[in-house]
Amino acid sequence: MPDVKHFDPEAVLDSVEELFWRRGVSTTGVQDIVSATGVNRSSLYATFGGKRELYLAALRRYADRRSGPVFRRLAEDDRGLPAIADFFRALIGVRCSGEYARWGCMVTNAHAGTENDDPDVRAVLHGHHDRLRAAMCAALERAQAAGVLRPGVVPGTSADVLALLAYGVNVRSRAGATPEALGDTVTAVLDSLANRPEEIR
Amino acid sequence: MPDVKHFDPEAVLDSVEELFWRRGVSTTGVQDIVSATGVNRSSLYATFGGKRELYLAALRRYADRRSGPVFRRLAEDDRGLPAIADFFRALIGVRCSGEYARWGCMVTNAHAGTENDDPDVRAVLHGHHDRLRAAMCAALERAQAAGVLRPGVVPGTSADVLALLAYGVNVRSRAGATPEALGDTVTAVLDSLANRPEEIR
DNA sequence: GTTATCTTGGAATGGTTATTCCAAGATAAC
DNA sequence: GTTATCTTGGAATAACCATTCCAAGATAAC
Repeated sequence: MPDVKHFDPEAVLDSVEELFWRRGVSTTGVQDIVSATGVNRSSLYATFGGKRELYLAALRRYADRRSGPVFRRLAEDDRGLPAIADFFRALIGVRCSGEYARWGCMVTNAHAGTENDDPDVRAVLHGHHDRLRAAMCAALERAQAAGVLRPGVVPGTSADVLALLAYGVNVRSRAGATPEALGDTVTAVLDSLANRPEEIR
Repeated sequence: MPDVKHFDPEAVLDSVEELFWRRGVSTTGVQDIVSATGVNRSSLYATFGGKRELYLAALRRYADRRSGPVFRRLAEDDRGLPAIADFFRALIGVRCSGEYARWGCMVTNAHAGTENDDPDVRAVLHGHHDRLRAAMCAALERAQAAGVLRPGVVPGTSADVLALLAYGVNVRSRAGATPEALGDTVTAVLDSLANRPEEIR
């Protein structure tokens, strides 16, 4: 007997994610979401809750659908160090081109903003970081097993280094750092991990 | 003939800096500043301009008075790598203790927030980054002159690595990273720069 | 003391915010 | 077709925002 929804919640979340991503949480109004999606306020509140829940859904969506596959690919890549190099190449490419350069990384932005005062947001950030670190660690362990890691390098510790480096890239790219400079920086760190740096590709 | 100001602008900026630092720019209202300082709205606007100018003054103050001396000390320290190790030890100590752990670094937060859409804010961030990088570079050049740097390490490139690492520390400390984990991470990077890692202290 | 000039307090302004409410519309089972 | 139940549109709410304005107060030169 009930009526059925007249819009696609997934499509709405697509727009919401982009809005919160590019404009931040406190500068994006519910009105902006109404205007961008064409969905009425009442429907938004009835379907998702409020602004807080919309942001949380958008952040989880961003982490799941954008970072998730990248992390999985990195963790499952057999090549080790070249996989990490590819990860950073792709990251820098995305962060330094087009409008993405101005928005930065939604997760890193949440880290540094007032968003992370919310325990639920913090839980998302925590999970995201754990997955990033685990993927780096897996790639480093493969590299170590292949014997290409410099003696004394501990995968777990270097995974932390590379994770922090990724946050640094995300932060600086928003301030206009060039892809060349960021690439050189990343290469320097990867070189310090490898037995024969020239083989990272 | 004119009347004289009934409050101390420097003391007001102290409060303003802390307010914007801990609560961010968009979640801090002019009313909050009026309440915290006891200074009337009209006086604030007449003395400083508006909210934007107040934030800019606070950010410049933060960069000048907090980061400035630390950078200068690092650049002038003759020891090289131990000076960098001290820099990070102090940074981690500050970022992981008390309420500073929740606020993070005002400059890094500005990097990742909507604040950096403002060209004047960006100029402050740019200057701050240049000074950080230059200080790191100076310390590395001293280390290289002393012959403690691993062959092949380029001071300029490693300065970029350490700067990004500092941003990473600032980002992750706000999410609850432990000082021990951050310390180990930093140590790993510094070890990779040194000829004889055990001598960094 | 008088006067010119600045500061100050507090109200007022005009806009925006997230959220709620309710009547009107749409749907699908009966 | 009728009816129960959900969705929808749009107005209404109430709080908050940065900023402006002006009369009242304070100051220091004369």
